[in-house]
Amino acid sequence: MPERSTTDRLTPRKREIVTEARALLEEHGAAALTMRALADRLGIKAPSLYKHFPDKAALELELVVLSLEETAEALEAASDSLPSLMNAYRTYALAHPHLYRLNTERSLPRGDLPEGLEARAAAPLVRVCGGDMNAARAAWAFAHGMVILQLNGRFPDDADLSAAWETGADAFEG
Amino acid sequence: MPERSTTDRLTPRKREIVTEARALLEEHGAAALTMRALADRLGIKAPSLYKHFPDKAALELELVVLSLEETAEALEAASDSLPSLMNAYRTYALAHPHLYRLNTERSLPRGDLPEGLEARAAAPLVRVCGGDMNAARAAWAFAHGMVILQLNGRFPDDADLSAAWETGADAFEG
DNA sequence: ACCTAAGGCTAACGACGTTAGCCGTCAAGT
DNA sequence: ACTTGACGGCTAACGTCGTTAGCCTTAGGT
Repeated sequence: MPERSTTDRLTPRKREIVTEARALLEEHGAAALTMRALADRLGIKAPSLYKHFPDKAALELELVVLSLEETAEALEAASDSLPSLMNAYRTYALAHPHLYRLNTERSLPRGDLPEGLEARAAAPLVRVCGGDMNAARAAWAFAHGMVILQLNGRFPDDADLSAAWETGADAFEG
Repeated sequence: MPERSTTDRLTPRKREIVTEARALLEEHGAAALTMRALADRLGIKAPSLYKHFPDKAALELELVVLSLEETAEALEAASDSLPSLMNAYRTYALAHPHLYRLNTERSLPRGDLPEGLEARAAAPLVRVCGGDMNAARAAWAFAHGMVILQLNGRFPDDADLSAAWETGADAFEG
């Protein structure tokens, strides 16, 4: 059951704005996500956006919520094994690189997140680790590291990243 | 032997500028690293900086070079074991969070880096992994993930991160 | 004596996030 | 039926950012 809080807590107009913001971000990257560009896409002027969101950060927060929800869904849909979870994480992140980056680069505004969302996104991995938080955090760090280093072009072009993922997944299964 | 290319390839004035840029970055964060603020610190005006660097990116590139060199030194100084390397990596990164972030958030401008620097920074880990590049990349991803997730406040405040580091280091030693 | 290169300067531009203040529309309350 | 107020647009403008154009001074080399 999706339970997409974005659908509940936002007025229809706000949701439209977030939707366009997401499209702009995913299509053209973070630098293109500008109040003016977003307004243009909506056929309005930039200052009008402030009738709906107090500032750009509040808008981005909704994108983070969205990204967290979708990550949670992707992990919940994966089967209950570490490799399967890793694969789901990797797949989602690489399918939405800009959204993923936006989500992970800033620090988490926990106070402004829907109740329980962070825990929900973490749950599948924690469960697979049998409740061992150290193992879960280490595995998460590995997965995030693999994704973000690839997105940031840190690995050589000819690196076999699937093999590296497998090596990591194996290591954490021992 | 350090072999700090920054000392060679930059004129004295450029080195002064990079030094102040680094101080500004490390003391007040990326948002404070402004051409005007940097110029102020040097007692000149912002446009004068362009006599020395074509743009801000070129200046930041020197900071990336510096950070890579120091990382290489830190890793070379560590003893030849995976936990020791991880510890050195973690320690350096957390001691220079803003520099580390600047280094890792953008994509590596390989063409503009001093010859062999990237390989030099990678060498200690590759050696400890017995030349297994998949293991080296997986271990690096884990270490970077741990560092950056902490820097970005993604772990709960009460998380025992040293324990998670140990779990990860153990996993990769198997 | 001259030329050049190095390294400053001021003025200004365009893009950004954001604020102030105005105005039309329309549903609800009296 | 008239008013009110919320909603959601608008223009004009501000301050900050990176950056460019163009001018000036100074030190060295020929």
